[in-house]
Amino acid sequence: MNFSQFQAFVALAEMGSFTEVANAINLTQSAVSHALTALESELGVTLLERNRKGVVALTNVGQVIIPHVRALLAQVEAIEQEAKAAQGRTMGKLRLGNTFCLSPGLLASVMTCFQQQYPDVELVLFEGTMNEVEEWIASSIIDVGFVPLPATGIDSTLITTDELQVVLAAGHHLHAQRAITLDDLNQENFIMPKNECSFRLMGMTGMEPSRIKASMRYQASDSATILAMVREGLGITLLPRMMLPAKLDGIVALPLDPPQHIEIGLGIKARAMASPVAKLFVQTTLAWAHRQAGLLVPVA
Amino acid sequence: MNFSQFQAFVALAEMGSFTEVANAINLTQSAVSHALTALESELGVTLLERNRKGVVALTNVGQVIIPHVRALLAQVEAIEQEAKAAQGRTMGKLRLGNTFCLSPGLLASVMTCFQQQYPDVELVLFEGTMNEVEEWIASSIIDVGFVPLPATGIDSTLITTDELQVVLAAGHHLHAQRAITLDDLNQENFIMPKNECSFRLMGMTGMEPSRIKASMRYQASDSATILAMVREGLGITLLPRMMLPAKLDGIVALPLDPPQHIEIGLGIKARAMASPVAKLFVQTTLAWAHRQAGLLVPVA
DNA sequence: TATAAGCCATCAATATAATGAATACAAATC
DNA sequence: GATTTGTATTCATTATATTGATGGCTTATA
Repeated sequence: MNFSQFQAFVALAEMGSFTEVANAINLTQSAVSHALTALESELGVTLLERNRKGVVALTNVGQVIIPHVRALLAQVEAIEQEAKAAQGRTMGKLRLGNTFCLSPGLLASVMTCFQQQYPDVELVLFEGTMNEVEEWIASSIIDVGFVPLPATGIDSTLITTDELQVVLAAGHHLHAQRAITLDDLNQENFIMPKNECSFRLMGMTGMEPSRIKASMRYQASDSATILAMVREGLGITLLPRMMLPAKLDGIVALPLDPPQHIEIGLGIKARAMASPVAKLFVQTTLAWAHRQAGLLVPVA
Repeated sequence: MNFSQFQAFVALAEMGSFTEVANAINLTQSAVSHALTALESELGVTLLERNRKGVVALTNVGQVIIPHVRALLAQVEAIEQEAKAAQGRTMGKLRLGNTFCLSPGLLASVMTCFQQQYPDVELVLFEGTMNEVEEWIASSIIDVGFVPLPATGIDSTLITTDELQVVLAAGHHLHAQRAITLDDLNQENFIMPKNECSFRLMGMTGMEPSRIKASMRYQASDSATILAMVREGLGITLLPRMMLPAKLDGIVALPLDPPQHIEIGLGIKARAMASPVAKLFVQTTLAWAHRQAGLLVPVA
């Protein structure tokens, strides 16, 4: 039982190929094979189902064990980072999760800001749905990630708030209203993102689950596509204000009545046990948010 | 960087002697010395201040790093336990924390019950103040521990509730009252346990901090001593009902007005990442509490 | 079905790291 | 200043991890 064995195990679970993993962690294929065999025989269990072609799947035990292994490796990283930090050097790896539904500009801006301050940190970006990002944090697949609040089972820090907007074509019959009520929405067809954010966003309006399903007319993965469809009058959509372009061309964005606010936070598994770099990222993002407040990000 | 190096580091921090640690983990003194030197040189920092006589103290870096190391080793234990569990074998080590102020009978009873069910689990008991137990859980020094709720920064499970009682001599002028008010208490002198529990318990009555300090007449470390002093009329005390003997000889226990309930929980660092044995302990304790409910433990 | 390519497990050999035994060295104690 | 106690260091040994070569199995392709 040693670190490279654990590292190999996690990498195998992710990549599914011994040869590939071998290249990735600078070992020979033989070494990787040995490593996993040794780990399995020491633990007395099979961790990965495999055939002559590669890794097929995690066994049940493997599934149970892998979060612990990831947590272990995260602590190793934290230890190395603390040691570097004590020498005045801020470096290490940071796995950062983002959700499509959150402002792409927010992420880019924060990342730039962070990288300028800490150029020696290796930022690895993961993208997934809100639920995925939260799960990834809980299972140590990533170190920090943007999540809508409240987040359950992980620590989180409020970064900024946003407001849910109803977006519709400039010529839409509701376009002149000051705000959109639930009754208004119940008459409309929706064009929404392809992931579960849709249900969450639409749920915030107070619409019935059955109505939500029924009124979801189109789903697209890209927000620009969605807005284009809205512009064509194919339906309306719901988006956080930050997701909208600066110039609303052919579309209008209206608040809900009552208005719905979204809290965007930075999630981390356990603040106390986090790596120095992860803590710095939270701090930096928070500072960034404060600088931006009132500028880009209208706080409720 | 390997497990025995980390193990040696933690053991050295706890025991302070290379030779002693060597015996404890079945290595030679030389090996332990090598291990720490190697770890330090790989991390590029000094972890332990030491002289020719032994370990003097943790360095600053050492203090920062050691919680991460403990968390890491806890994950190793969890991995081993999961592997055993997958083979149907429940075994491993469980470090359990208890507080003096909580019923000694509770602990003993739960431990017996647990050991009967899982004889292959090595239970290691740690005793400390409430705050210590909570800190120990947070820094992975122990796996689970009894804590008063609400506990901050750790996961916890409600086990049982208790009621704070005012204990006074049978001949005390308040002995015939049905309940004791804050006004009553403000006239009295107190005999309390020697640890911080005292302040917490007395704080629950609503007394002013200054009044608490002023009225604390004697402090003793043993509850039997405290009760003996109360019996002698040297003062009154506050204790959870469970701490009192079954037969109240020469003393009376009265509720507060308003009554103050104490919630006793089992704390664990992070349920999701806990070892199988730790999870079982929580379950077992909870089941035990349910069986006892209404019998020994009057629930509010 | 033959052939080639890709991939993993195995074996033996080698490199590397962990450990042990002996010893030197420092500090405290008498 | 001798003795005890305990750590660091040196060197030899042992254990472990890693490699390189090989063979077997699978899949793809003709």
